[in-house]
Amino acid sequence: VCLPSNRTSSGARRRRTRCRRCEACLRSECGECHFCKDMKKFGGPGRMKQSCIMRQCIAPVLPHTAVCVVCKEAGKEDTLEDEEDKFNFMLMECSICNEIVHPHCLKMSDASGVVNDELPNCWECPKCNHAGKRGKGSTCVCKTKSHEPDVSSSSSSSSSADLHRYRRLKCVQMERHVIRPPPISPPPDRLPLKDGKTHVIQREVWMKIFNYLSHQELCVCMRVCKTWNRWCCDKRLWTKIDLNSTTPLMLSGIIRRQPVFLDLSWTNISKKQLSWLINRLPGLRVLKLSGCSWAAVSALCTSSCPLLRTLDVQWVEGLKDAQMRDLLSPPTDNRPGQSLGPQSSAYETDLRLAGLDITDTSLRLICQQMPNPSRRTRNPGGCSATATTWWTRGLCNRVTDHSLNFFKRCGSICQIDLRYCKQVTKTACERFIAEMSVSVPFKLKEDKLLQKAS
DNA sequence: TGTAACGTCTCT
DNA sequence: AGAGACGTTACA
Ligand SMILES: [Zn+2]
Ligand SMILES: [Zn+2]
Ligand SMILES: [Zn+2]
Ligand SMILES: [Zn+2]
Repeated sequence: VCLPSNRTSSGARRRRTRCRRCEACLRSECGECHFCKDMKKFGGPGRMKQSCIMRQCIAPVLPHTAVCVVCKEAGKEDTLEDEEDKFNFMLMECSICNEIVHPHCLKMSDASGVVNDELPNCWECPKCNHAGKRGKGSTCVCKTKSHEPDVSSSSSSSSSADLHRYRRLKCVQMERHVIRPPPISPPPDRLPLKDGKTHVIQREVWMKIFNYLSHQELCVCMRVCKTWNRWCCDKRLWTKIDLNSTTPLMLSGIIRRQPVFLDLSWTNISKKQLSWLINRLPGLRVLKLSGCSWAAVSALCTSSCPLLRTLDVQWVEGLKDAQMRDLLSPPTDNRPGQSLGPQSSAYETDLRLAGLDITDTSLRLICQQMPNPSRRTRNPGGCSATATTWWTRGLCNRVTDHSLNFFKRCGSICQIDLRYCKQVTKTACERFIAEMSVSVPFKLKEDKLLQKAS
């Protein structure tokens, strides 16, 4: 009997399993939810056999034993550096036909798969996407579900039911991102010339030269030829992206480059554009939104950004205490997910709040949500125990001495910048230092600039 | 092995 | 459509 390798011995499709890293996975069982009450350990009959609702994984992963149906090998993204290579050699499970493949192994250069952002390693494979023959571009998956092609209803059920369950959990209108067909080859090492020969300079040398160019100059180079276009798209050249105005075309350009540092300060970006971006930049660590509208910044209330470490919301018009509460609380629509507050997985956090019309109320909320030191020992990323949380603030006229009381309970805090908070006194800062001296010694680096003394 | 719980089937 | 049941998988 010859079974496809992406099925188990009994022919069932491969199950996903919890990621063990997300906020939900790291929680312990609540003991109170419907499924906990069913568990034998909580005195139930144990018939339902479901995960605690509080622990339902945000991003279930393919099992370690999963392999590509074509080449029978596992995912190889960890061994690759380039973002495109990573994608081509990671395992992708089709939500319609359930096949698990390396996109590279499909070799369908003319068709494109549609990546599903809701689950890791999930897409509609080029075959199924082609068979579906739906219009491309943004489509609400919730709405299109009812007229999905009936590929295999009689033979074997597809995973769109895995997905449906998951969507119920995470029911947010998700746009889908059509990706380019996987490139056939890695970027060429040499520049082909007209006479059939190649240029003497190798790619890595060119890359060193490109490194000296501004982004504007790189854009000019990208128009020179296919090879330069490919080379100039290298993510190493685009780790930091600055924009002073945003257009839809630029947004897709940002996605292709997957920056970790994104500066959208003082731009006219809209809420829709920002959430579109955040949903597609899982690796984003630094996000600068100073001078943007609260309408735009509020996109952060509904999108999670797991690796974000620095958030700059200085001078965001309309960001007051109530808005800060929304920003710090988990998404309101029952979706599991991380808020952008400091309780996210980030262990070094830099939050810039200057110029906001916030009061002590916001600071109390922020301090409440700071990771407390005892919880940090569970850090899944293996981040060292000395990792610190770093706060910078300033120029909030309505913040008073009272806020310093909240900071006393945040053992992980590293720096508090109150220099421009007119209502905060030097005396209060000195009292803060004195009271903290037993547990966490602080010093005054400048007037009203508190810094951990270690 | 044992424990957790995924995916799907059945019943309402 | 939704809830419950359960065989079977994932993983230690
Ligand atoms: Zn529970
Ligand atoms: Zn998880
Ligand atoms: Zn393969
Ligand atoms: Zn498929």
